[in-house]
Amino acid sequence: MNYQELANLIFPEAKDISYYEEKYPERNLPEGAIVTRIAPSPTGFSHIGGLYQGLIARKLADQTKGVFFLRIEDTDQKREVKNGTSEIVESLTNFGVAPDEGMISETESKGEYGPYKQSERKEIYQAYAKYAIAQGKAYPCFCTPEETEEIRNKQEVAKIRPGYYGIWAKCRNLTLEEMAEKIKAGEKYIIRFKSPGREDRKIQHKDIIKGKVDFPENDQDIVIIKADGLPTYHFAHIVDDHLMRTTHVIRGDEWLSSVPLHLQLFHEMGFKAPKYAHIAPIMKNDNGNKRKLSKRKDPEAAVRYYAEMGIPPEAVKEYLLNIANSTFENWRRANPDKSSDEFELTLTKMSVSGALFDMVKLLDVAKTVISKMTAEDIYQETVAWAKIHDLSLVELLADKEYALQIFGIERGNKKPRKDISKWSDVKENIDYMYDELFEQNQDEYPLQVIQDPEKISQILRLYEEKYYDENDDKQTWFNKIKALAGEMGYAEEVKEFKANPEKYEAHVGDVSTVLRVALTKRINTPDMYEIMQVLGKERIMNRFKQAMKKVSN
RNA sequence: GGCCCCGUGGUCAAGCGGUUAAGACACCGCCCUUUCACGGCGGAGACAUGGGUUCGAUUCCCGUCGGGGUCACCA
Repeated sequence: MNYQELANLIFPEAKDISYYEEKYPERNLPEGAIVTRIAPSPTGFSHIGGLYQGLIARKLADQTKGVFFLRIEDTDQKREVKNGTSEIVESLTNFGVAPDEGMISETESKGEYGPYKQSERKEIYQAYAKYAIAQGKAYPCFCTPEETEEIRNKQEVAKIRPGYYGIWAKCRNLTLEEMAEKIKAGEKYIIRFKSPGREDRKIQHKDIIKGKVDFPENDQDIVIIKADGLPTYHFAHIVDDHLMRTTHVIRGDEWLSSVPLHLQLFHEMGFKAPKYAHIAPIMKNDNGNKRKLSKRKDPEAAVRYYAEMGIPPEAVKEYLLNIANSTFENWRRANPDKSSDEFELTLTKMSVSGALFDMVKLLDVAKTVISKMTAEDIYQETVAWAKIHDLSLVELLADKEYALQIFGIERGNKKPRKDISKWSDVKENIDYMYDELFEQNQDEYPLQVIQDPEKISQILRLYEEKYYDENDDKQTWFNKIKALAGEMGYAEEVKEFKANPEKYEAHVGDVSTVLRVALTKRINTPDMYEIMQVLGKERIMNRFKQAMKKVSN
């Protein structure tokens, strides 16, 4: 019995690896092109961290005319979820970071380096495992989970490093004959990689983001093929990224400590190792402690959440870019009208430690993004959001022309309003522009400086009878409010009022407030002239009448 | 616990031997002929800590403390 015979006994059907080596040749790409990927598990939950990674990978591929692909890592059948792949594909697509190749739906893929779902690559992994066995670099291990558990316990009691290595790697020293015998006797087994590493030796890894990192060599005989015949992450990683000709592996830094193992695997299998970039996770402050954004505890960890809140994907993208490279902010200021796609991301400038997620900042970015949109865009996006999340808002916006007028208030000029940060804000932002909602509003009028019902009624009456003319331009309109203030005995100029506070009861601003409150039941609104233009004479008169009635009793 | 990484204002962060230690968000004040928002101007606020090295350390080295990651037939 020799290694080759043992390999044949274990994987009689497996092809020779030369078959795959030829089938998946080196890619023909320009010099410096980055081939990278995102390789999530289809758990049915798209995590913002995954999107973050995808965004970075997408950009690097774009910047170098390379390739970005999506591979589904579904080797853990226990964790699989029905439409897990679709969820991932959709979230990537929605944020404009769709892959060039790989899975494009639950079952379909495109590209020449597939299958892109690990569960469909079983025979490939087995071919490579067979190769490793034939080379004497891997072996069947007959230890049961209970036995390895027991080994670990012993090690723990003895306070030594846990794991399957050195003298603890029992099956490593079985003779070929013993192995063959056990297999023929039907004993269950898994395949382990025979580590040539020594714990007392160091390796140096140069990570693109983390920089130089020293580790002890890996000396663990890790499992490469599990009892179900599927590979572990580690083995799948090296086989896939070798065959898919990945040049750069961008992944979460929870993998950093596996680098010695992965490098060893690449080397022992005779593959060229890719470059690694380990990115820090997005964190959250939890009672003074930092922790990764959690699927269970943090709604904002879900990519879905942003769509539900109506935060534009572009805003999320910009915020993420901000975390990735803080220079993005400067770039954005210098290039306010360019697409974020034009921003050059620099991997080496990424932070080595995790940033705390800042919703306030995200919303600020969103405000700016939305402020640059046209009224038409805002209308479309709001309706699209409302169709899924708020049907009453869809109805409200049915009169498109009117809605566009509302969204057009103080928009399109050099300093557009920044009052909407998400589509879920819109309704409460504009409700007073609609009679149905305005009349439903049971709140008291929030009276300010001028509270006397007599005075208020007087102001409103004077205004509608003597001053208001819907054809006035803004300057005339305002001059009239001043004149009204004067007629009431108030200061026509705020400065004048401030200079002689004892001389006046109120000023023109207070008169404006009376009008504003009567019109909207609010003390803060966008430009009142524009609001009145949109509201139109009839609504304005109605609201004044209502106010006079309400205020005086 | 072993191993690895990290530690600049509340947050994200420039700076990497000599700087008045940038900028953004948030906060405060003032201004912008009415409010809010926008914008402008200004303000408060930081190099975890103790030792070295050095003429000089936020920048380099060591310790301490603090934070994070990892030690599966999960990824």
